Amino acid sequence: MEKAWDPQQGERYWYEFWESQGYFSPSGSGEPWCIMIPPPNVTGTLHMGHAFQDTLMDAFTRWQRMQGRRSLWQPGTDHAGIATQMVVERQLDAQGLSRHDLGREAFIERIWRWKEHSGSTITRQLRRMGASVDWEHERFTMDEGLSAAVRETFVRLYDEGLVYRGKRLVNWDPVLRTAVSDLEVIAQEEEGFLWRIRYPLEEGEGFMEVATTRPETVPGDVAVAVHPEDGRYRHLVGKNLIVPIGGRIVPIVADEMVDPAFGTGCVKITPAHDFNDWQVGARHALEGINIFTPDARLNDEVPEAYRGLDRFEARSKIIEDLQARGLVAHSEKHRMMVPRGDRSQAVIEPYLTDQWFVKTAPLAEPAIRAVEEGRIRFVPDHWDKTYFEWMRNIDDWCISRQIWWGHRIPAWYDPEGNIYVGRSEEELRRRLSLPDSLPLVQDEDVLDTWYSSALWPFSTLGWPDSTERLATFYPTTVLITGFDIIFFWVARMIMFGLKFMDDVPFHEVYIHGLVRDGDGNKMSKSKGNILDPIDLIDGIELDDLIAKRTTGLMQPQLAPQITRTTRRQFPDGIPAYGTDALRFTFCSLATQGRDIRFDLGRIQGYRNFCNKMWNAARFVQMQSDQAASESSPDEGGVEERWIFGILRRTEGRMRTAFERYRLDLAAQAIYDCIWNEFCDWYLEFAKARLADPDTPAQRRRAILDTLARSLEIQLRLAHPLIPFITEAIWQRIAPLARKSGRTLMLQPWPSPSDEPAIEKEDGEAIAHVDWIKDLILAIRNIRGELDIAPGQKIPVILRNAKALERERIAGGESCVRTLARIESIRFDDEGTPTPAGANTATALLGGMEILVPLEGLVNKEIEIERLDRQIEKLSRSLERSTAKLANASFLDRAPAEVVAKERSRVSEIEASLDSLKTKRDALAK
RNA sequence: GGGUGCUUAGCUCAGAUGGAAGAGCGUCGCCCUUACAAGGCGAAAGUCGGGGGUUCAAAUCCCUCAGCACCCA
Repeated sequence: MEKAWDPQQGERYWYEFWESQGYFSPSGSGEPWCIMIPPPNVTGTLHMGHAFQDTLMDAFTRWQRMQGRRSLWQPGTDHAGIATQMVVERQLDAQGLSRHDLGREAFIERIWRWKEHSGSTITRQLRRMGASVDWEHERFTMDEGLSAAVRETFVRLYDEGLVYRGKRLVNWDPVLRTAVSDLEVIAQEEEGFLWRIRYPLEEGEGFMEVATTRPETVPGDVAVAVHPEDGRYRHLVGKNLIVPIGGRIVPIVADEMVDPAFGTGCVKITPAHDFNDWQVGARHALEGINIFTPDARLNDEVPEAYRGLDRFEARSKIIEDLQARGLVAHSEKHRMMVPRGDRSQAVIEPYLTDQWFVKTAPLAEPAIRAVEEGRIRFVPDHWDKTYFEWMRNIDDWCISRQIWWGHRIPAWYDPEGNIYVGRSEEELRRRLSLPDSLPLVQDEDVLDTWYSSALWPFSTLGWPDSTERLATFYPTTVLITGFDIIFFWVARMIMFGLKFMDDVPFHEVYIHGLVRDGDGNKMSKSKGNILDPIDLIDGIELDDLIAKRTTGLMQPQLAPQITRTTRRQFPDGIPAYGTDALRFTFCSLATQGRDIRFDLGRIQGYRNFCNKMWNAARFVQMQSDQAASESSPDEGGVEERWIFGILRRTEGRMRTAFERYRLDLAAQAIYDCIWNEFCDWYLEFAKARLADPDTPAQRRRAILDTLARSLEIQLRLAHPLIPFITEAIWQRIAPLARKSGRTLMLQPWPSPSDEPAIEKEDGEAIAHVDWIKDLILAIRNIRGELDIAPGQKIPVILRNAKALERERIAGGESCVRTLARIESIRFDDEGTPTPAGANTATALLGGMEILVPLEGLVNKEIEIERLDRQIEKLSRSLERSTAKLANASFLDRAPAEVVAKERSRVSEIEASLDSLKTKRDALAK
């Protein structure tokens, strides 16, 4: 084997091997297991969140596949309507063109070309991550099959009255000039102003002061509202006011919605431009007046002086004019929530337009029940509260978008404006026997991307056709996703799955945290703190990283700040860590929390772990090279039984962890096993045995055999998390462990029931080796504390050793001698007894004393201090335990074994203290 | 305003069903001992956010306060 594992080469090689052999396709006759990839944007790139999520999905998929389940990880991408269209429009813009210059068909053609060009980026990156997805069945939301599913569901929902078209207030993005859904609007606190504007009373003298943050909508006012209980204004309700811009006469109405404590307690009502006002308008039979154009300029409904002004220009001009007329009573700074489009960042306007909606209430009801009844389970389970909270307050879903890239709404209009919804124009004409002479025009709008994503769990499997894949893999097993899209995606899949498949789309939803940078900040291009997972795998120079983070910024003035931060966080750039190290890091970070901080210390540690594993394998292979490994190995000794017991325990810990979606615990278990048990102890025991000329040939063979077999089991245990390096090692080690097969990824994941080596955990062997380890640790502790040079071998005297302990030492002397660097072991009762007051360092192991003569080694002051520390520690424990035993109700109520344990603890501590104090006093003389 | 989380060693985090606090990284000391210096050996380090309660026993269950984060309006 090479001196070090080369991830760059090895990972490519093994991935191509797996893929070309078709190992990623579902196979076998086991119970089906299926997971859907949350489809990323087809023209996007893989970010840390994807890489994290894909690692988790891959680990679970590989684990299930190795356990013999017929496993499908379904890959694909979505068309990301608005995002993708924006990118291509920006490209056009650079050439001084708009999409309207090209026309709809040519523009869409152009987006398809862009998709072909950039669409492979994300799938290439997925391959680098080692994703074992079924590439042969990769899907795209705009594929013909998936588009057919979109049309089919739309028609069915329409026929049932669950899809409707209506003129309603929607969230309007005036930059993109399209409606967006509630979820695509991000409300954030911003600095603004609160003005008090005087509205003159129609009759008589006087004004009402109306507080508003949006004076530009004054021309659209149709009323002023006060709280019905508000004594200040009660006498005015029913009278009229003159709107100070435009001069419309409007009534004063009383409505509960008004908060009397806010502003002046008088609220202007503009139903066409505010969601609350819309409801007030409805309650008081007030018609809304739209005063905006689609790009949020003032339209012809307002006085001529303001027409064509942008909404913010209009705001300034209106305030200016009102001030000039003495109608602005007051203005103050005011922090308020401003809604912005998550794509365009434009301030969103409530805007009155014709849109298509999904009526959600009837769909939500069964979706809520599915979770209540446990047919779908959230992990961690508290996420169901978030889900319920949203589902029980759900609004109708606006699904039409005024863009061109997406699934065109399958609705047609005749010249009279009648609506026909169908799978195609031909189907409609045929079904409804419409004459050819009747001209039909298809709706211009397309559907929200999430509409097609909501069908993903069954549309990718072939629906509406009844395919074998659909029958096999629906409902899918688990969905793995971030909490940020519970509403966007998870809830909608559940609703549509139940509606069209009459069954849940998945049984479990594992919600993972969000990856943040080392300082806990969300990673985003605009913050300049993004990391490309591929750069962690392949490494990147500092200058390249800075360039990557500072090019194409929306706010170029942030570049110097980003450069500084990047230099601070990555002074030397990023070394190449390899995919396995990155994957193992992600798994370790997959705790139950919501935030996951990514820092390089972690990945470096796990890169080292991979290296450790590689070198352990090298050692195993080098040993085996020396002695041609014959078959029929012997039983092996206690260390052999011990390491298999450790493997058994690790298998159990990992299995439980996988079952509970706790990859952090799975990672910890295998790390602990490989490094802290196998490498630190078993390999060292093996070395000592093999170096001992007294070790019989049979035992040697057993050791060599155990090295290979136990390593091979660990490779299988670890493979779901770190597939590349385990495969590379397995290919070399498997023959030594008498295993054959073309790939590790299709080997069975170890299970006690069909793996004789780990069938049971040998408790006796574990107790035995634990004792030997403690003995070695105790001696090492003395060596370390007393600064005895590692090269210096020391004599050890054991006093009060029991028969079992003597036996254990006799059996493992070569191990103890080598690992503790001992020159000789002598029992106190052999030859000259060592006096109690001798100049020795002492450690206790149960009732046995371990003595190291100090002559010529160190001064005894250090040993005295060391003993004092131990005495103090033990005394504290003794106090606590005796206090406990002095408590009558403890003796009375605590379980007998707890009391017994406490008693034996006390007697042990007392004995230890006694012996340590004697030693200490003797030394101090 | 409504909801959901979080607070454990210097840092990042584990601690199913309550019985004497763990890991990784970092820190300190000693070592190139032929698998590995991306390493080995040893060590130090926490009144588990504050207060109260339940219990023989609380990091763990309940209440309360404080701080932080996120979601919805």
